Amino acid sequence: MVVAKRPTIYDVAERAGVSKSLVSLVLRDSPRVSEEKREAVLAAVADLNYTPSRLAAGLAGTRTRSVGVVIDDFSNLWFVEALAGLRSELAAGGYTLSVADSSLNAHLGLDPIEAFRALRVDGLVLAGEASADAVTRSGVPAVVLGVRALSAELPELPVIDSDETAGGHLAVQHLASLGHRRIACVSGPGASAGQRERGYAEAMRELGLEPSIARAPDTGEAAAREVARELLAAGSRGAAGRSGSNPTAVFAVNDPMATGVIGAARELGLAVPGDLSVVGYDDSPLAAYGLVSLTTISGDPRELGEAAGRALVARLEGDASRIESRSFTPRLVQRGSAAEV
Amino acid sequence: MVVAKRPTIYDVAERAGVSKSLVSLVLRDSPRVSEEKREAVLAAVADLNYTPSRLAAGLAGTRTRSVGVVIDDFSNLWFVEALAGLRSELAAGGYTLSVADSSLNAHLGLDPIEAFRALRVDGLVLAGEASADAVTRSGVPAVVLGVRALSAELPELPVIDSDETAGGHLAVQHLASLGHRRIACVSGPGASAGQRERGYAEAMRELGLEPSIARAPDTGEAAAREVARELLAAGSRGAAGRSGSNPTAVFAVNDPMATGVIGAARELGLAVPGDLSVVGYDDSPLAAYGLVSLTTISGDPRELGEAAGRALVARLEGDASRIESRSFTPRLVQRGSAAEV
DNA sequence: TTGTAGGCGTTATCAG
DNA sequence: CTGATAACGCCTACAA
Repeated sequence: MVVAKRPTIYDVAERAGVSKSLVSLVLRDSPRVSEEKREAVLAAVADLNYTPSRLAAGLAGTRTRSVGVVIDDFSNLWFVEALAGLRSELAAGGYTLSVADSSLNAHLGLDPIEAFRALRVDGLVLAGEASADAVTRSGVPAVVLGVRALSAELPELPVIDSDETAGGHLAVQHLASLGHRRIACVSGPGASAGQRERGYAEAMRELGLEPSIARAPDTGEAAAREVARELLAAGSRGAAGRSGSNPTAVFAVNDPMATGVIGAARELGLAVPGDLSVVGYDDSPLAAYGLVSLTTISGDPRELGEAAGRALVARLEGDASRIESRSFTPRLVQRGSAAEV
Repeated sequence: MVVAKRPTIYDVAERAGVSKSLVSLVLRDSPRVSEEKREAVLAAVADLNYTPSRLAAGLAGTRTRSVGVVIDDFSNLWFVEALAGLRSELAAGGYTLSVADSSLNAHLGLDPIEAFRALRVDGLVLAGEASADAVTRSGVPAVVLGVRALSAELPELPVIDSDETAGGHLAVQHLASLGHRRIACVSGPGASAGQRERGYAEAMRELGLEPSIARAPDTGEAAAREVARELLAAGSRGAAGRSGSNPTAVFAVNDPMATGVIGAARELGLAVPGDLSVVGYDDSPLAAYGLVSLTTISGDPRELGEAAGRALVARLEGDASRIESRSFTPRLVQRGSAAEV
């Protein structure tokens, strides 16, 4: 095999017997080219195994048709779903997207915003921690997806998010409607947990009930299990005796934590949902497992991603009108972990 | 704020009172620049809020210092971990990486390999389905990470993977060492499942035991639960009566499936590990949950990612020696789902 | 160490 | 629809 140089647009033009300009037009499928020429060009492209250089195109053109997405944690399924929604909308708008995991890159000392700027992206989606300063300095159109904390620092950016406080309300209302009155909340650090926890507290007070919040040191299953063990055993006299002040239901701010609570309950010999009802948050795949069967709150991340994508595309396509921020209301997904008291 | 044009290397040079060449040298931190000049340049860069264009750099230079990673399924934690390992090694080599989800892009009709070629990446990591044809045509140095199936079509590429057949052996050996003899396997479609299943079958025969494989239509929790229900109830006379031909242990080819098996067991009133021992595969976070406490096989994806990264960097840095393929041996992670018979 | 010239592969513009 | 030509921002010699 000959180690030929990469074919360029010139080679394609020559082979197809047309001008370089025409090739460029065909590649960007302009409507004003004859079918005949178009096919000739396409054939030449195939023959030469030609792939246009996005580097050159980006350099020469007025934009790159690419957007950067800053994500916090790849291992969080929420982001993955949101990403899928984003991608589908951005693709529809003709944009390519590249992702950066902020926690990972921070570890490597590289600011993702800076990296995207070097790539000359046309737009930015902020779905993870990001230096507000870097964002404004970059001067690139951006939307915030999900992360409330960020929008506080960047009030001028549109925010697409899920109303997590409403989600907390939802959980409490469901539990209360099942007759529960001693409803505890197992929470943890972080903005999301905070919102959900706040919704819980508000809803409890509205119902005239006393909020009772147990905060774990992190938002993982193990930490929640630890905290729940204490919460559920408190005031009990032996394995079988629980005092009348123990909660009959708990709202955990995410599904792994809810699973931890169920685990603790089982350890203590409590049946779920017989002796204890549990509601989680996020509707992760885990929640649908037979072993867990978790009633939970779903925020539909994919829908959020799509909305963010549409918003950004509109902005990028020159729609000068200001993008509306938008907050989606989560819904309850009933499974088997919550029952009447 | 003035809407100034993006600063270029020329602007930086002028502001720092040096030549454009010198700026270029400083940016790529060449050793042959005086400390004085270097600082002047850096100051100018900061003043102007300058970020060099990777587009221009890539176009002008002989390489882009970027590599493309083709991934199958972002929601699979395995990839996430492998990606982290990859990134750390590639970053150490001065490479940037961009990822593409092959299933997602396929859905959009865009070949990820083609996309990477358009970006002029220097190398490729194949950790998901990819058109073998597109890969060879691209002529870009590549390594295969994990995906055995691919390496069959692209025998000339080095493969870094986990020996999943050995993993299957490991599971059986552990169970057998606990005294189990009727060990079933709950498997599913796909190359990985196939390897694990094969290891299981081989190990069983080596021990003089009869393999018994139940294949679910997909590799999810629900499908496994369904299959396990039948497997465990077969030959039983009522909920409590199991015949002597029922398995006392099962090896599931991944953790969600193992969780499904445990779920089915519980439904049938069987205690785990009292009445049934279960071993999973992958050591997903789920496996460590109190509710599950799964004994499982771990392949250490991060280690694989690092190895792949190192291999690719070596290749890219001109190390003409052929890269060795490498297969890592998984290990057993003991938790609470397997006990003596 | 610095400066200069040429080129990388496209897009954009405009006159044919 | 065609051709020609000028950017685009940087790298890579090579010469000073």
